[in-house]
Formats: sequence, C-alpha cells, structure tokens
Amino acid sequence: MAARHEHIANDLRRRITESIYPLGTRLPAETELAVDYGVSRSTIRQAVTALQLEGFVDSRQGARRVVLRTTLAQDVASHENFSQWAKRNGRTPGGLILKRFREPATETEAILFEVAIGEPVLRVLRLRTLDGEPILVERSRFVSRHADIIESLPQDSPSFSEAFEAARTVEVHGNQLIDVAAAESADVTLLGVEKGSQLLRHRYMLRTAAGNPFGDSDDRYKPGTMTFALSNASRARSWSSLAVSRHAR
Amino acid sequence: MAARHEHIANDLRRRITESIYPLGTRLPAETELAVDYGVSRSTIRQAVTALQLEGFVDSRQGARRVVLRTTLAQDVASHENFSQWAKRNGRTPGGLILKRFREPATETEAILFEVAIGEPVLRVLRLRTLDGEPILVERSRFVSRHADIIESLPQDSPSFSEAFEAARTVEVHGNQLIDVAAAESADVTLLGVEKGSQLLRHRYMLRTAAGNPFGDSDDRYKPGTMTFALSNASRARSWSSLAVSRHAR
DNA sequence: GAGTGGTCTAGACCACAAT
DNA sequence: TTGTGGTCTAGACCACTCG
Repeated sequence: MAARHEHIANDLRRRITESIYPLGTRLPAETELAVDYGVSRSTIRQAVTALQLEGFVDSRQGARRVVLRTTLAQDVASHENFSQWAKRNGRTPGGLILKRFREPATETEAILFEVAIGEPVLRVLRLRTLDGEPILVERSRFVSRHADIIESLPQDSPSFSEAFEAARTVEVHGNQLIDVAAAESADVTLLGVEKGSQLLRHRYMLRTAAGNPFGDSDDRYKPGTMTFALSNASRARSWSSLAVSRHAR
Repeated sequence: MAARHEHIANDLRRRITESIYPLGTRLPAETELAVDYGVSRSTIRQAVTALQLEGFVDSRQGARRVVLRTTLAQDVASHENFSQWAKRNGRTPGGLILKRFREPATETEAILFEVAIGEPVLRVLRLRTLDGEPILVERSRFVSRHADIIESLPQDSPSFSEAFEAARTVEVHGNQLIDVAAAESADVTLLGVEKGSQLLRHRYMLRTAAGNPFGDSDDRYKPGTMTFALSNASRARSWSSLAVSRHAR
C-alpha cells in the first residue's frame, strides 16, 4: 500500500515524538537504518529527508542527524488539513456538527466571499476530536454549492475536505492568522476549559485551486493539544520524492 | 562548485520564469531531460523535486509535470523580527534585560547548537515593550561570539538583531513553532496577567545565513497583543482545476 | 583515519495517465 | 498500449566531521 520510505518516515517520526530519540540526540547513521529496516540507503534517505523538511531533524554533511524537535505540529505552510494531518500521524480524527444553518450574507461576507448581499451563507459550528478527545471548536462559513455538500453530510462526518474532494472541489487554505482568543461559552462547554481562559486560534480562508474564495474558518484549540510549525524555506534542500501523501483530485 | 542537480534546478527555474516553459505547459519528461543535461534520471529528479517543493510545478504519477506558476514570489514570510515589525508600523520597540548569565552547555544544548559540552552558553531573560507597554517575555540562549555581542549591549537595548548586523552576523530564523503555554511566575509579574493563564508562544532557532545554529528563543506574548499572519498563496497559485492537495513542504 | 552524509550512476519494476 | 512518474536497489566517489 504505502511506500516503504513512508512507513519508515512514520516510524522514525513516532520514535522522535515518543522520545525514543530525544531532543538533541543523534539519529542512527543511514547505513545502520538501512540494515535495520532491510532497505537500501536511498530509501532511508527518502524517509529522513522528509523528517528534515518537517523540521524534526537537522542534517549536515559528515555529521549524524540531530533531533531538533519532538512535538507533533501542523505545518501551516502546507495544504494539509486537520484530518489529513491526524491520519498521517496515526491518529483518528472525529467531528460532530452542533449547528448548521443558513443565513443571508452580510455586507462584509458578500465582499469577503465575492457573492451578492443576501445570498445564503451556511454557518457551521463543529466540535473536532482526536482519538475521541475534544481538541478544537470550529466555526466555519460556506457559500454556494459547497454549502450543499456540507448539508448533505451526516452530523458526525470526520472530514469535510474528503467530501469536497469527492465533489471534485479542491480546497486550499489561503492567508492564515494565528493568535489567542478568549473562550466563549460554547468553547467552555465543549472543550472543558475554564471560563475566560485563552485558546489557540487559527483562522483561514478557504479557496478553490483556482483561487476563488468559498468560505472561511475560525478554529480554537484546547491549550496543550496543538502546535503549529512553519519553516523558513531558505534552506530548501531537496532530493527525489519525499513522503508526499497525495489525494486524488 | 555547486552540485549538478542545483545547476539543473536553477536552469529549469530560469526557463520557467522566462516563459520558455509558460504557465500550464508540460515540462519535458525526466528521461528527456536526463539526455539533454547528460546526467542520470535520479539527478534530474533531485532538480525537479526542488521545483515541485517551491510550487513551480505539479507532479502526478503517469503524467508530465505541469508549470503552476512563473513568478519568483519570495517564499514564505521570513519572519521579520519584533523590532523591525514595530518600526515598520510606526511603533517604538523597547527592551529590558532582566537576567543575563553564562552557564556551561548541557549535553542537549551542545548537540543542538553544535558546540562542546561545557562551553559557556549565555541565557537571557528579557521583557520587550511596544510604546512602553509590556508585550512579551523573551527567553533566549546564545553561544560563542554572539554571546559576547549581547553582553556588550546596554540593559535596555531595544534590538539584538541590529547588534548582530553591526557585527556582520546575519540572523535567520529556522523552523518555528507556535502554540500556547501556561504563564510562569516571571510572565505573571512582567506582563501583568493572571497566574495560570495561557500565553501565545513563539519558539525558533537562530541561525547564521550559512545555516549554523547560534541560539534559540522562546517568546511569550500577552494575550490580545499579537497575531501571526502567514500565507501559503504561492502554492495556491491557480491553474484551472489542478489538484494541489499535498503535505510536505 | 574512520565514519557519515551528499552526490551520482545504471539499471529494474510498478502504478497511473493519456490516447 | 505506450509513456511517464514513483519506488527501489547496489553499488561508487567525494566532502566533511569527529575523535
């Protein structure tokens, strides 16, 4: 099914996050890993290069790779969404739609989403879970046919994006904002945090691959559950085929 | 000097930006490029994978690579530092060093910063202000000659990076992490927040332009004072209805 | 000097796309 | 069916790090 280098990358990533290879330690040499996994050195290089690009390890010619970080983090510069991220890390994403209703677009929304004022906009309040644990509260808005897709989904649909893909609508994050926001009453109840506590907030526009906006989202994470990573691609080293998990269009 | 795959990547990038391979066209096949450049297919793959990661081309098994964008958009906001950001927005950045002392490098720090165990590492605790208002608490570590630069600065120096620049040491952020962290006692006192409250945390390695690590930092912002903005629009660049759903960076 | 990562070759087979 | 990219192997040599 999955390629060997992907399996190996997943395994090494797990070893790092589980502190089998703690922060600041050296990874085994490529040749050693090749023997351990019973593959060629090239295949090992494919795997560790993926970890390097994700910022887990640093690599310098002549020296062993060093573990730079040990926490799982969503890469905000990629187009991977929450459920894809969860699955790639061997976790089970879940979702529960709590509210789902249409309202006419306000003037602001009309400009934001490039629709007419008064055109219906679907508003969704959803709790998202990881391995059954509440992780974040998602407040999203959708226009036009994307709203139809969402309305046809069951209440506990784990992933909207899969439905978009099935409908041949590719979803892409545009500009993103990250800050903290005070928990509202819904957040307090759903995430089990104290009233007035601060949540990690991630806001972003949703766009089709053609660049047309079709909605946005405001995701608020329970403290301690999520880290966002971004890499300064100035050290853009590469080599053939990373562990790029793709989805059909 | 540079590797062949780098030369080839540079050449292909130039051909794309100069519209020798215009937007939406197909790149030559790997085997064809291999013959043209007189190298093996693997070397070609190293080159075109770099272009793929930069968002210039899309790659799908079985089909030729397609040109996705033709402009040299600078990749990812190399995060402007705090004082630069403040000045650009017409605000006055300030800083106050509260602690500044050297301690021998632990084993982890030695590997992380590529120094010998026991070599002195400068630890700095600093309050940073905006128009006189406390905004964030910064915990940073520096090695070697960078430590000397910091130690020579006055206690209220508004910007370390300017001192680095004056010393001809270019500072570059590497991988960055953003999450929330509980306020420690120092944070409570300095930022005037409640005990146990959550702060927006920004962690990053410091590297020279050559890629050598020379320190790191852990910055914690008072809620409501800072928002991080980023965009992955370069990859979202449109081409009809192509699938651009991937992870990796 | 021994070990390690960076580069490169010359094959092979497979999965998927286009026609 | 043919072409193409994705994966993988088993070598080789070089540049660099480290003890």
